[in-house]
Amino acid sequence: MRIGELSRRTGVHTHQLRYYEAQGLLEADRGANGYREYEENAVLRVKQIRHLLGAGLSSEDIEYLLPCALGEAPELLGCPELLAAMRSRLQRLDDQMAALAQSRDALATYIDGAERTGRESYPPCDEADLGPAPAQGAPVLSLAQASP
DNA sequence: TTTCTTACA
DNA sequence: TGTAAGGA
Repeated sequence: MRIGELSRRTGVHTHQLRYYEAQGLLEADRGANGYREYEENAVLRVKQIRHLLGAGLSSEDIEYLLPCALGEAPELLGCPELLAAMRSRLQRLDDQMAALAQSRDALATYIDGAERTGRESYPPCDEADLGPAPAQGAPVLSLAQASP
């Protein structure tokens, strides 16, 4: 099938499908016209990719573990080494969450204190000095970081 | 019409 | 990720 049909059957935009291919997650043959031709199993493959992305895994991680993926969910069986890598990343995620919670509390305390005094600084501080907010939607986990 | 690549926010 | 240009 071509990319349009795969898009319809998976609910994933063609742009994203090309992106998955560029990331090495999805294979496609090329017809004489240069159009991508997908195998029937690409439908399942795309659904697996969506699920794993939803779990916060990076493209790199997914490329690594897709061969272990079974079914749509997908189940990741028969990969003890993969399981170990994911456990270590889960641990790091917990650590990060703890650190974030600490930062959050400290910040909330500052805000609370500032609001309590009701006074303003002189000269007034520039909001722009705080810099841009961190990008949203960035992968939380990365296998690359897991193996030094 | 559909898909392609490339580029940009 | 989303959107767009310009061709085949």
